[in-house]
Amino acid sequence: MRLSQFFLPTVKEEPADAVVASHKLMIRSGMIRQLTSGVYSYLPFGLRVFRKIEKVIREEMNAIGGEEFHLPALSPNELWAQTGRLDDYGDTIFRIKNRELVLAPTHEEVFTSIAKLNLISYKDLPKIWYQIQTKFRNEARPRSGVLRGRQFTMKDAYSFDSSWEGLDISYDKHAQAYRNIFTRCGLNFYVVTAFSGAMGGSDSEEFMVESDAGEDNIVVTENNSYCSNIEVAVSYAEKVERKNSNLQAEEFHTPNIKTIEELSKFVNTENDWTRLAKSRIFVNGDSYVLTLVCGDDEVSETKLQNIFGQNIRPGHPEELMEITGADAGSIGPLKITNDKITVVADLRLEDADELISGANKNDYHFRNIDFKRDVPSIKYYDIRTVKDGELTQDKKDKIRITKAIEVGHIFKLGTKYSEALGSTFLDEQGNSHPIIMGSYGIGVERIAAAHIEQNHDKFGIIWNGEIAPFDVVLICANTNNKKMFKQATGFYNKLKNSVDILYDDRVEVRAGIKFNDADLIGIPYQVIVSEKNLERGKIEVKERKTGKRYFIDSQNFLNNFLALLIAINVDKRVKKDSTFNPYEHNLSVKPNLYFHISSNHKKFQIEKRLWEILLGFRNKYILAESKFDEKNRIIGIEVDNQEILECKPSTLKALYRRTYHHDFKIILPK
RNA sequence: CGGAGCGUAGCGUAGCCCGGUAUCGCGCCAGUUUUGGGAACUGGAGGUCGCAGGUUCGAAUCCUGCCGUUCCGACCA
Repeated sequence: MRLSQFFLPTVKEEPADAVVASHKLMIRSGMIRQLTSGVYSYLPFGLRVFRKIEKVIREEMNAIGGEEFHLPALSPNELWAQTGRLDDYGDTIFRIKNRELVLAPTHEEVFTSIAKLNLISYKDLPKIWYQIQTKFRNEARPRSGVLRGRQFTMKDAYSFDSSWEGLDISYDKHAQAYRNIFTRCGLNFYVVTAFSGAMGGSDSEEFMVESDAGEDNIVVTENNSYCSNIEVAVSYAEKVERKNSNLQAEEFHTPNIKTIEELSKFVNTENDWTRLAKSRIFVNGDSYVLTLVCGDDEVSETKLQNIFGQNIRPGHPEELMEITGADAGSIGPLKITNDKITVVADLRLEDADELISGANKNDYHFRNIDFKRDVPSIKYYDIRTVKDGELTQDKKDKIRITKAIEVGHIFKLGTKYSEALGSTFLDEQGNSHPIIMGSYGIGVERIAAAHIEQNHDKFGIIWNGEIAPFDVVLICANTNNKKMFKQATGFYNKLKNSVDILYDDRVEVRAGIKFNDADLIGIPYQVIVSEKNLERGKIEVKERKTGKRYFIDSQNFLNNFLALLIAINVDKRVKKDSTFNPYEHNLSVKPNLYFHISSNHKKFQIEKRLWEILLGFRNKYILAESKFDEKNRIIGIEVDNQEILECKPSTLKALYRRTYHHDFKIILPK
């Protein structure tokens, strides 16, 4: 692509409305422009990135047997009423004013309605159906550019199975496909267990990219032994010790004491708040739930939803007096007169005694509360939110809480939608059952935004993985120099057959602007043709990520350059149908991933672990070779001549398959 | 939906408190000189100051309403 004919409106100054780095850089690099709040126009440069992401998604979805659809964004209100989601979604769903239609925020209903008519026998199952399509959600507060928009592109997939075991298989396929997708997109991500109650499902995992721009909080450990959304995370938390002193509970005056901190000072327990049982009132339809957690803990509303259902909500301050007889700060588990209140406490407080809590009378508390003795009807659940630095449940690792961007989410839905819409199949005995479903989503623009959040510097974006809009930008420093212009144009005409290349042939644009634009738009490799280089018979190649410059002889530049690309980046950037054959060249630079694989093993299955480890090395210069035992079976892989990663043959085979999928070329031993 | 801010040329802004027909930078157009890290000089184009109403001899500026937009919170497969 010639830049002189490519619409790339870069901007030098920071846009005033943008706060997060990805939003600023998407505007500055000419990827997007805002049309109205939460709605963005995609310009050619941005569209290239989104299309590349979609390509990766399509390949991985097709690889697990997915079939691509394209469903309407408009759908009838009635369909949504059948599953109850017209009301559940509330204001988040866009409604058409002059027809009984909505703009779909997701497509469980529409896909299921197709399944209902066509997937009618166990022989029709299983199926994986997906689409990449525009979704509409009337977000109350769009923010951070495309990270939370009212219109966005989503890959949504749905699995249809005849058994729960089948659902597990479909789900696991997606779990692996998603790992492949985000890895190929150049993201560092966590796979966390997630809340699934709202979708009516059981298992659920989210794919999270760590970033300060994220809206979720996740809990991870150093070695990824435990990864969870904070909404459902658990940790090791010491129980409050039972003292068995059998002191009588007694009311005492606590004038103007509203918070745990004030209470701790008042009763001289400033260093230990654990026996100050903190009460909160939640409204659950017609009834109420009084929760108790240690004073230094917070109750998790998501955990309450898991226990009591999705509609539970915190009581409004003005409701509390009517429900309990006291305002916030004086509520407690004793002397409850309202029989609609259920009392629950966190597991840390199980059978605890000598507790202090509110008296359900303003400015009064009780001390020496013994849950076992005084609140016999109390129920215990895990309802606390974990805290940074706590130990995991097995006490082996320390947890860290960090912000993250949700780029993907996979669900085991079960039969909620198939039952609601009557989508059933006949089994081998002729009995009818609802189809068992899964639902799997990926945010396309979010991948790009998350990638930029993780890969940028003060000069601009640094694309890596397979989503770079171009592989190479060729810069002709000065088009007024006819000889130079001619040479650069010649390189362009030949290179465009082998790599995705953007040719900065703009006339009357100074070199400095071209260099700065190239850094801003973040294309991985810059090829610079200039007078300075021409005099020395060299062409300059700059690696955007490292700033490292290579100087290549101009006589045999094309082949040498492609060889360099292969050497510094594995050959995935060189197109498969390129006329250039990398193996005819002696590479003078050590490759960063180069390994031998035995071809003896025919059967293999994917094992993710080694792949993840190897990908951790992908930006380093490493040499990896497989190790064999005495029977010439692969037992491991050696990296940089020192680190041996043990693995099974099947793992290496999987690696082979994955690299094949990546357009890497495995070099087989001769 | 609660709280706060902003709306002036394509972009970024000054002016507003204290009323007198709009500042500066970038960009854009023409010309000359430059040409490896966002050039210099000269000349030029471009603005119903978000919209509507009000106060006033006079409103970007003061008042009222509305709209848009951003941030914090609430909310959120």
